[in-house]
Amino acid sequence: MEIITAVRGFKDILPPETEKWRHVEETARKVFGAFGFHEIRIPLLEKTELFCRGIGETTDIVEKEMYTFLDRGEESLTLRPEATASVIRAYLEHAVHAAETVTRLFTIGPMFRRERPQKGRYRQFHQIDAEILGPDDPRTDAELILMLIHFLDRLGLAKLNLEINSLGCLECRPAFREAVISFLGSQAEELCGDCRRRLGTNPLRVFDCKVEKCGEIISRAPRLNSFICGDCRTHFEGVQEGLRLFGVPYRLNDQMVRGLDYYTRTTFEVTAEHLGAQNAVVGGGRYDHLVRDLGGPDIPGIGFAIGFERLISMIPESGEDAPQGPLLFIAALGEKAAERAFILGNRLRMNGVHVEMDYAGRSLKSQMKKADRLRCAYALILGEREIQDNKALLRNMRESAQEEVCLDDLENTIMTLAR
RNA sequence: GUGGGUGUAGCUCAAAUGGUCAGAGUGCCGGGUUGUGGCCCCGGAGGCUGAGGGUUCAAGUCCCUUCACUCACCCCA
Repeated sequence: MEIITAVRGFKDILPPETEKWRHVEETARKVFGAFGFHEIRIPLLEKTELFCRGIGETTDIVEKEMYTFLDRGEESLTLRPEATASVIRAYLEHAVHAAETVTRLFTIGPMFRRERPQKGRYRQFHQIDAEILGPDDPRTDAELILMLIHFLDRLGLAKLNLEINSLGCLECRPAFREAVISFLGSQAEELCGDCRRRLGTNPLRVFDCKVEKCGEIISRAPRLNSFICGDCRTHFEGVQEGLRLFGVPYRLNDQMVRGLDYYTRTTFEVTAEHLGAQNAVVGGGRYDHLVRDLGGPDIPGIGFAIGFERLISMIPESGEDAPQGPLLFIAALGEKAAERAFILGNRLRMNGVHVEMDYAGRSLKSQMKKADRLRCAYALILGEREIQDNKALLRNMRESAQEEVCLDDLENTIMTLAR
């Protein structure tokens, strides 16, 4: 009979990989906590409508990448493709905005998008998501980015590029957009097929086309810089000033367009080399009208999403790759000894000591070999002879030295070692 | 959705032009003094060579189909 395999694009994360995951999560909790963020846990499933309104009907995500189904043939539900919409839904549903003016939330969990898998891209992938709702002061933007960069630093990540841009606001962006459309429309024949299509769907996206000829054309296209309004310009300068204050290196990229419709003003991206084609590790930006678009008051917000898998793949292999082994292996010889080992070992475990044992009744040699393979610090040899003398042999595996210990205070002896 | 690449033991990989080709290393289990690990030596288990069909006296090796994985496009974390 054939075994059942995981669904395409859905990955198992096995030990010791899970240790890395935990390390990243713990670092995030620590760093984000210091910046005043609290964790929120939100459902994986939402009403489809939430994402249509939140992310934008014409985005690729909504148009073709969502896992959507009818629940009992009645209500359309969708596995979340991103977290921001859900966070805001919860924020509004629980009227958090009524209780406080600034809300900082983060969440870590799986997202689902039905794309063709490739390096760094999976159908179930994980994001670390942080959102600040309430303030629109540029220092908020800078602070969020600062936290992000600090977090990446703490993980020992190098060779990362931070790029920032401002997309303008509802006042100034439309004019820019129109200018781009008419400019590109005038030479549509020169553009690649994809870009001709983009012209109708998301014209700004032509800016990051990889085809050479498109790049040439776009380099002559109008720039947001000449359309951006005074407020947006001031805001963006404020963000940069904040980053400079902390010496955060960044690169201005006025061709950076993000894929979600809701972004306004500040957008940013962290990319890394050697990640393959999917080189974006973090994407984020300001969304000053998303809360309103989802039916709430006009509260501005900003946030980012870190691609967990992409992040993990860059974490340097830690020097001490050999993780700490168990403190003790109990090698028992004979039925009576096995019984004592069973009791002692589990008592120690309940005291928080990592103990390993083997009930298969193997030879001492094979049990010692096991202790060694597991990298146990100590081995306790418990045989008929020892039990008779009310003793056991405690062997220090690293120093290859052993001593007799009395069975009566064995537990205390081991507990001492544990400290 | 569209292209390219790859599919042989748990893992990493060998098997010239189709003909003892089903192997190695590693891992796992056991043994090498009577109750003591690491190094070394020996042995064992484990593969219907992704699946199905075809060509041939003969197919991991050629052809077709299919599935899976993978990389890239699209798009994004």
